[in-house]
Amino acid sequence: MFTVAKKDSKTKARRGIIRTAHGEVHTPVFLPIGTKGAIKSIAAEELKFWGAEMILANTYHLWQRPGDALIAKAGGLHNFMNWKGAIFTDSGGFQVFSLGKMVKIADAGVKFQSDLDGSTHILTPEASVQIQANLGSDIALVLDEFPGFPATKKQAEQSVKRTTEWAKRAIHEHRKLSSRSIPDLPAGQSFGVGGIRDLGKIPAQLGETLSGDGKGYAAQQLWGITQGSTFKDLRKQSAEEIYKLGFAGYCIGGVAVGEPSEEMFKAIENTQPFLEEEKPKHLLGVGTPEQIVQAVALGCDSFDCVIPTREARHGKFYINLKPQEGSGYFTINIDNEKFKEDFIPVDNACPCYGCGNYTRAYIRHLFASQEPLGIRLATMHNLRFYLNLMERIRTAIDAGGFENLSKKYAAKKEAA
RNA sequence: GGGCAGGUGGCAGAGCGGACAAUUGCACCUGACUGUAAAUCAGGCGCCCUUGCGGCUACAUAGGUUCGAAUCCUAUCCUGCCCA
Repeated sequence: MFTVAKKDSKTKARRGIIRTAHGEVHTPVFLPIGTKGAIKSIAAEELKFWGAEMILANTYHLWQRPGDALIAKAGGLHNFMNWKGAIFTDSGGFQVFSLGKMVKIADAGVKFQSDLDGSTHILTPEASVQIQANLGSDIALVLDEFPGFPATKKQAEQSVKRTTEWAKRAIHEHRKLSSRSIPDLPAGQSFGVGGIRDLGKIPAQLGETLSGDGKGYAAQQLWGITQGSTFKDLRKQSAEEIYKLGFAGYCIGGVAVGEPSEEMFKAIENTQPFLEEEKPKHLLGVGTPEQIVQAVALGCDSFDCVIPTREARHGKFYINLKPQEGSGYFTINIDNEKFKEDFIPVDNACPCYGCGNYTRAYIRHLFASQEPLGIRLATMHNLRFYLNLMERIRTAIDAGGFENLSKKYAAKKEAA
């Protein structure tokens, strides 16, 4: 399911390939976020065209609407949203954290008050796995729980304990589902080549089951999540506990929740060494370009973050510095007055649609006028910036120049 | 010509003797967003400065009453509606 293709000699950075039923995912990789089954303002085909190989969608949101049963009827989330690449689904664990007081946590699971209609729902580790099976994602995550920052040791201990218990229950449920009969295979379609058959070659590994996606069935991987907040011993403990359960991949969670960046990197360093070397490691919810580069250096293989898409909607554009300007990148807020009569592209070296066709002045006007096109152009631009960043990272690792690249992104530049 | 209502910061529109440099919305300026309750949120928005329970100038214009006026009185100008 995952192979390491090349290791950097000076850092823990590496190239790898995650094999899924929906194609190979070349790491280090960035997953654009499509929480509700859509990358806001972007069509799936566009994203694929730009080279994205895997996206992230959210169990909680899709469960609430339109419901996983409906998505299963549609032939799985890939089919429903016409995304040909791989899908990584978050378990709903983050909503336990972000929805705050609308949520009650108990050992059994999490009680949510729906943000849609106020009704009460209970999400358990088992339900999360079931929903993700219905969604048919390629990679499913276990339900986890974590405190914000700062957290007391007691809270962090509780979170580690609960996350491990929930991980065991998720695995148990995932195994049960893997042995069920597969219903509703669309007429005229067969098991995908490389799906079921591949399963035979892969040791009956924990965390792999069958999943429907309407175009053939293949293994859905279940990945574990580690917690531990800012406590070194708890990070290690959580990593070891989750590692022992034997997942197809691992997520480092509970980071970028308000802690200083250095704390996050410490958490990675206190976690990564205790996870299986030959398994993919995902850093949940991270981050800025420089954080991603640094995390790659610490052995992280995949990332997801709302930054490029959300900030795009808020008018922030990411721009690489030109070689003659130094290295790294900077950002601009397109709504700034100084761009009012700036009749040049956001970045004339950028291959994105907006940079090829429109000026800063025009895009600023679109934002000022609340024309949806502005948001769309910004989202396209930032996603391409992030995808390009990952491409550069991969190329650099291949060429043995990763350390050099990582220095370039040591910090965000304050230019304009 | 007569009657009535009204003129407040870029706009709309509160306030109707002191706690008003003046509620609020819009516009405008700036910032923040990290497994998306987020096309959201926060701050600023008369001028000056050593940024302070600071100074100055302001609620159509000019006077007046008052310890004190955007708020009361008088006149003037202007706007809207109604009657001739």
